[in-house]
Amino acid sequence: MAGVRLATWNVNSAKAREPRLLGWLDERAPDVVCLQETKLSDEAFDESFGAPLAERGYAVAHHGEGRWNGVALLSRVGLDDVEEGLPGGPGYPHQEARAVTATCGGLRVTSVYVPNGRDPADPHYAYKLEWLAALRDRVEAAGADSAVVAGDFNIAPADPDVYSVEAFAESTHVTPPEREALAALLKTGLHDVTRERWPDERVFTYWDYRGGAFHQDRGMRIDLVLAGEPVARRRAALWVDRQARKGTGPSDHAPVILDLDEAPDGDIGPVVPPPSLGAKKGGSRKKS
DNA sequence: ATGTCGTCGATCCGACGA
Repeated sequence: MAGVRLATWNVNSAKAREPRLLGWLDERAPDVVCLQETKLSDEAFDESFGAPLAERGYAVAHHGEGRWNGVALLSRVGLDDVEEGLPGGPGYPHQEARAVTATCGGLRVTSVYVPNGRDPADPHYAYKLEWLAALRDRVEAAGADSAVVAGDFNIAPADPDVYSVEAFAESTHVTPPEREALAALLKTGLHDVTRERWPDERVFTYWDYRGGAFHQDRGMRIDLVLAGEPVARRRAALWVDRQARKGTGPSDHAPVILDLDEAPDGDIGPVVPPPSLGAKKGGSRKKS
């Protein structure tokens, strides 16, 4: 598979973001996009975006419920074996539209919108932890190697991922159980590619609409791209598209964009190595 | 920055969720 640009973006209503979303796709030209909080039914999403996305070459897997939640995958490198939700996962009380998975360009991609949790004392918080455990089980069962799990995790993995530790005392997003649930997910073999790329930098993906938070960079890093080891090794570039958080009518989240180099052992047919590499050791083709 | 934003119900604002 050739190089792939993968992005994740919580759009906070696809309908409200329609002009910006389409403009952003044209500008950044991602091959695979994980969307969250589309806040549309499948029918409404198709009505608004079916034609413009098809025009741009994207296949679409939307999993929505209407007013709340809603996730989608857009891909122009193939979109197969779609799975909606987390099989056997928890509900609140019904299973919500918070995950959609498909195979795109040899990657098993899941777009996730992890429950917010609201407050550590709220039942929604327990639901959040259960949901994360179900996600972990799902990734483990499917195998992490080709996996990309990207989206709004509603968890800041570590203290540097929030603008102020004090401001989040007693709040969700930073509690040890949430971070442990994320750590358990990573332990299946996933890498936090943003932090690996920017180990010591201040990197946020979400800024509250209130109080000029964006311009003061009072944000959090809660939108994550987690990738299996073989995928993470292909990382060529990774950045937060802060441009998309500026201007009129932005989402409160910025997209995260990951560029992957061509897979070293692609399955796109016979690869004839240049003569200089013809005798490279370990070059035998693995079946897949 | 408890001065925002989006959604919906049944309006021309107030609730709720984030």
